[in-house]
Amino acid sequence: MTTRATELLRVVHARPGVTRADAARMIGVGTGAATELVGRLGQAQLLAEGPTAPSGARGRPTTALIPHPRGPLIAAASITHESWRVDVVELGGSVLATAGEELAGRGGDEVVAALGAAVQRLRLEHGDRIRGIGISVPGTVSRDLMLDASQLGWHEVDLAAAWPRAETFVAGNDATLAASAESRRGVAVGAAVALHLRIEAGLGGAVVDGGKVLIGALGASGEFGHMPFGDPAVRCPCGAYGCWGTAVDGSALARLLGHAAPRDPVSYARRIINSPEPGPVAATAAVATALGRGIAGLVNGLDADLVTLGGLGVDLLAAAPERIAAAYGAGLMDFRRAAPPPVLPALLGDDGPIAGAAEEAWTALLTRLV
Amino acid sequence: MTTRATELLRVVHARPGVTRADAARMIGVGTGAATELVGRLGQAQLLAEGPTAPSGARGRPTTALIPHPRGPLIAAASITHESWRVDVVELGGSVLATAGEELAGRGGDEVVAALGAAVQRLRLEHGDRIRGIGISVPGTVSRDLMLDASQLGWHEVDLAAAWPRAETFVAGNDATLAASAESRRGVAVGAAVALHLRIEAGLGGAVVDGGKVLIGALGASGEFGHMPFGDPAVRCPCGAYGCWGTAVDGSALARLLGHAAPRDPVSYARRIINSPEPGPVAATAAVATALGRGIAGLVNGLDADLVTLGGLGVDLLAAAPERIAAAYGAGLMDFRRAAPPPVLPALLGDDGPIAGAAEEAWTALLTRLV
DNA sequence: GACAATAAACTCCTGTTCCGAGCAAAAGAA
DNA sequence: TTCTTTTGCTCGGAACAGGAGTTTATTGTC
Repeated sequence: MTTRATELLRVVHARPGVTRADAARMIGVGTGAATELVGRLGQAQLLAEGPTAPSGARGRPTTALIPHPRGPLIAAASITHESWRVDVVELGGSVLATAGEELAGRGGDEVVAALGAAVQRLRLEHGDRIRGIGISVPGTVSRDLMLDASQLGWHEVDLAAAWPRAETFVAGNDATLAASAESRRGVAVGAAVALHLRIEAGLGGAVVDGGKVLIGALGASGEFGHMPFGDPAVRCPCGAYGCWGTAVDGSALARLLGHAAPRDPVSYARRIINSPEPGPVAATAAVATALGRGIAGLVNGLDADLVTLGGLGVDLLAAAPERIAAAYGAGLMDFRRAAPPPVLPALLGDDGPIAGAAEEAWTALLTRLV
Repeated sequence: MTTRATELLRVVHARPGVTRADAARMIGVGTGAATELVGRLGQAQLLAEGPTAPSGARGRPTTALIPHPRGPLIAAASITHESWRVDVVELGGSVLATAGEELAGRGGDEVVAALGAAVQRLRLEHGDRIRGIGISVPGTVSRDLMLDASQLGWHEVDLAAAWPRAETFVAGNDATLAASAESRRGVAVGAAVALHLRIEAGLGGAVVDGGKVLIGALGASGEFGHMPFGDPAVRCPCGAYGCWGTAVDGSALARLLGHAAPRDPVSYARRIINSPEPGPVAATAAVATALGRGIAGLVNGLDADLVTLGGLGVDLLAAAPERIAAAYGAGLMDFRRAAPPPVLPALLGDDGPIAGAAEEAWTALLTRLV
């Protein structure tokens, strides 16, 4: 049941500071309804009105719609392979406070407990204004909020322990959430179907269709690194052969260069990609070609109109743009070659996952605020 | 703005003949609201009430909710490579009338005109009850309803000419619409993410996420046949190399058997697949392996919980189930192997596309009926 | 056959939301 | 100042949704 009030909150969340008159036009109500709506949402401590910069145009000046100073907040958390962090985020996406620390080798349950303690402290500071939480994790999350992060060696970690009685609780894969953020506050705003790919230790990603991220049946959508675009002779740690991920990540570079498997594949890969030596340049070119070819296949199959690259994808795009473009163009279906969907570096960088956690938590909360 | 009335209509459409009491429980209203809703929708000639079979349980008997005998209808049309057809479909999916004929080599505009004339005749017969149209086509449809069907040699055919001033007009690819139908009235009912694949002359398909078909940015989603799961040495008519479609359709069988490219690849392929000779059996096995491997890749990437096969996929599944299963299992990521998403033949068969056209047209119309 | 038990439909009333018409207010332009 | 333009405010009516209590139609039991 989408009510006008929810629509207005969504508009203000998408563009905080929007003028009241513009917002009314966007949701298609008259000035009478706008007065009633803004009044009601102000009473409910959800919206406030602020001054606008003089527009210079004729007519009665309008006000800017901003989050209420005592309005609801959400906690956005991110766990990476080396640290965790929690932000307190208001309507519109601004961060009011933050906390975090290094993982320091601790186990999953310990880290979730530490994160939960930080959320409790922030809730005390903000007087129960924090109404929900979104968590980004480097792994897959089942519908009952159990986390599996093979990269960290964590299995069956109960994320719900971070805030057991939260009114709104969402959690998701970091690549999935980065895609969400990129589609709402990054370069993919307005794309009909955005494909986001993130190369770190492995290749993950997500599809955002009409602003909605596809999470899949088990919350494990976007594992494009395990589509068989690669060499069928190479065995992937996942058990299958020919996975695309094995052709574009650090392990692929090491294999091409005859190096042993690197301890930290991400910084190893970044070093190789940015190296001017002929060996690394050739290996980087091979990886860029595999990346471009796979992107073309995904664009063909999913009909995306925009592709964003995160993580090492940004480095590859900077180091070998023509290799990626050539393989991408060659792999597209005929009718797409005239206007290939752009392949762009993600705008939000390392903040993508936590920003996406905030977006998804806000989206979930907004449907409940009436 | 989803109102209770629309929700109720959707419930009745999904399960015509549902009892009034059950429907009220499904949409979460009390008996008072149900009385008011059913009364209002009856007045508007959208719903009628019919008798129910005695349940044998205690209590006042309830009535069955059925489409109103003078209620709105939609026209569902399908154009295939050999014929066209129009059905008149009421709420709930029952077909009231039908018309159609062979293409007989006519061009796209002629066929659309003939189809439009049939729709006009049906509208006269049904006294303007027909409120919208859905059309399934063997090609891609742009947002402004221009059809491109390279298989038929049709380009820039204006589908809107079939009914220029239709209140509701939807059109889509046959594989996409078959997926929609399969997810609403076929084996994929209830699947969170259903992947539908249809092999005919080429391989197409669609993803249905939470009951919604992904149509893509240009209406060309689901061209999974052009993902590079195949042999990189084989050139696809689309211009790219290694397309999966070239590894699983009739042309693949012909190549494996050393035959010339067949005139009618669909019936050729069906003959080979069902042949008991050793050569065809081996070729079929190779194609089944390529199919299973690709399905696994798509399931990995999209996290589907159900896969349905249509067209020649049904024949392949019948002829070489163990080959498909073996390649499918081998290609899945470790954590999926314990409970692989089932791969099933589509239930609706050749009626899938037209049934999907009806579903999509009804979905579009229902949001307008209030 | 009378009566209890049960499930569902009906009536009536109230509160919320939404919208439009007309009016008032705050700015720039003449 | 006065006019024009844009926006906000007030008020009344309509549609919708929901709840409490009542009535109705059926099955089960004595």
